[in-house]
Amino acid sequence: MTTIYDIAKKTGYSITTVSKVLNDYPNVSEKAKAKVLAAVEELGYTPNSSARTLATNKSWMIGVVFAEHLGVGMAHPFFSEVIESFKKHVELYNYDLLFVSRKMGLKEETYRHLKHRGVDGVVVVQSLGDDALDFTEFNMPTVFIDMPEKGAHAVYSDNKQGSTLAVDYLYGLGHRKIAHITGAQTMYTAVERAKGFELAMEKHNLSIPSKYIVDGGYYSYEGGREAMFRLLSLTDRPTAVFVSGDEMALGAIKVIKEAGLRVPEDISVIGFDDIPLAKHVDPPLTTVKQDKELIGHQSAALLLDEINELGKNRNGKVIPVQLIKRQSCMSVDHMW
Amino acid sequence: MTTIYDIAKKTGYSITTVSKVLNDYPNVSEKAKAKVLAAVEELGYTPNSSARTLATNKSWMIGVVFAEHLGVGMAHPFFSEVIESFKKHVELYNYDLLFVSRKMGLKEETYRHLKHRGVDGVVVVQSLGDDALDFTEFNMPTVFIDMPEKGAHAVYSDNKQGSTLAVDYLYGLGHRKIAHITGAQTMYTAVERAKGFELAMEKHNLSIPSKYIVDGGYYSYEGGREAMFRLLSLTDRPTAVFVSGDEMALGAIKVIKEAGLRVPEDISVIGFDDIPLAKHVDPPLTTVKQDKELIGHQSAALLLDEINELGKNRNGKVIPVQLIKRQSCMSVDHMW
DNA sequence: TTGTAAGCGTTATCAC
DNA sequence: GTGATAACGCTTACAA
Repeated sequence: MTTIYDIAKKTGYSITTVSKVLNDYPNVSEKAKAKVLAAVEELGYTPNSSARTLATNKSWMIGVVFAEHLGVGMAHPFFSEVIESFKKHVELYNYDLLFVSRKMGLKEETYRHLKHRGVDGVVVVQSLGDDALDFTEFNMPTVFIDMPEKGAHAVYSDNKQGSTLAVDYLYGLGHRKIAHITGAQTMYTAVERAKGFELAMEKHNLSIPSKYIVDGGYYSYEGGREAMFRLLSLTDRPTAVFVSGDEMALGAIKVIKEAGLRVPEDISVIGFDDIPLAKHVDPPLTTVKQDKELIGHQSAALLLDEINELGKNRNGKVIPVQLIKRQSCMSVDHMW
Repeated sequence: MTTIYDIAKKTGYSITTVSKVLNDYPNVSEKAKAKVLAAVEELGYTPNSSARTLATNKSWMIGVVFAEHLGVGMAHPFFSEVIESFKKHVELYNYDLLFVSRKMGLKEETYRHLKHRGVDGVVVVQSLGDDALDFTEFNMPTVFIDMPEKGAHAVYSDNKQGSTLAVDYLYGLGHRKIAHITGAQTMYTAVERAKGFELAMEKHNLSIPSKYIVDGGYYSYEGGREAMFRLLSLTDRPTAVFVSGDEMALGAIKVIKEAGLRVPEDISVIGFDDIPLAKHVDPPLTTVKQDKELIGHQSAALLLDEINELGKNRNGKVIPVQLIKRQSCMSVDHMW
């Protein structure tokens, strides 16, 4: 490996001068600069980031902690889009992303590992708060995506508003018997969406039979199937279902079809996320769209500010959602 | 930050002994071991990986270079699954994944950056060979996914065989007018699948009108739409279409439907990849499944061997594919 | 404008 | 079993 010593020897300058050239310091002659740069090129010199990190205490890496409970890791259709957007943004500032091993299940172990790696900041992408560990004592710039965390930046969608949008829309279509397939209530997003659902229903003076709220688990296709199955078994079936996640919604639609019913003619379905498939399925899924692009971008901006100590107040940042009307909902007048 | 010096001071031992304990070296007394470990716990000591890397010349990081030409980065439905599988495997051996910035478009710049980071190995996830740079001179353990590269390990599906499976199946269903929507011929996979298609057609003594082969570009939904559109405008339309990628296939199906035709009653469609949506669309897509799990696993194993200098011959490793029969294909007898 | 030398936190060599 | 000490490749006071 070639080092600054090699460059120094080759050019006749000291390593200090070489280093200064490499780091664009002011007081170096043009001549020195030229010679050094030429030597760098000729010898194919590449600075060693470990050495640099050791000396400067700055790694130019951002640690990424990914959701585990969903099992798919970075193949997750929503999170992968968010993190891609995040990556695009931090790349502009020369940061690389370090996806750390999570075989250590414990949060604390993960922190230790991130400290070990000397990352400049951390982005936590998960909707689940495993255990309550106060982040203020983990003294490291951190941003949470998809859930708020005490003492840290966080960026997430306006989940409650999303539910409101969904319910209002269904109400406007004349639906009164509206059910809700929730996500597991251990997840912040799922809780918020459920709350929003109840609030919106209340607003319209609509009662919610307890059987109309059913837990679909961790946003999975299978969970949606099971939940919808239960809903269909009810004697007084809902005419519309607001599902807390798109994949669950697809599972629900599948079950409805299997039961010989149609979407939206017999039952209207509305999802949450707007994953890429949503527009391609049949019928195209009406859903509450989360702005993955913006979530990624905002969380990156927040984290970079924090790293550069420009961080202001560490609050949750709420990203607006939007109702995407496609073909999985229908006015009650036209049903049956 | 607490260092081994702090541990040394606290325990009364030298940093050498501390280091030995930390690295499980043989010649240390049980007593020393216990004291050191206790101090580590008490002080919340975390080793500094940069220092360690500097001293050992081993970073325990694997660099990840991701496809760019598709625009979606790690949100890619196929690649994200492969890399997740890869990650799961290398995690077992304590490696973290470093996703490097690719704003430097040039391959050479990327290499430099990876060298700079001191990664122990590199996995390149892309189906496109940007430019011809010989990897043998980039002296670093590397594995390519989805395309072969001279002088490096590579893991990819048996693309030709996939085409054969598809054509044979369609032939068996009685189809004789079979078209092929290819991927851009700059991609290895696309070329192989196209070759396989031609070979298989030849085998059955089926002629391929030149208009029956149309380029759908980089496997995108839109590309599939456009390609299918051209196919539909033909006076002598095909009864079946083998599409080189699932997303393209979905686009193609969409266009078919928009033209007032049905899949599979009017036209049979078969895709390639088996992305998660494939089973959820309508009709569920018959497709050639790539074993993402195995591709990720194999490439990880190959790379780790190379890193540990157990690397044997650096050849391409071909992963078997499988035809997944769903509902987008139909026997010609039942058509119309 | 340039150079000397200390320091970053480890591991590794070698003597005790 | 244990401990000095050099080395890894770089940045950065401080001097010159």
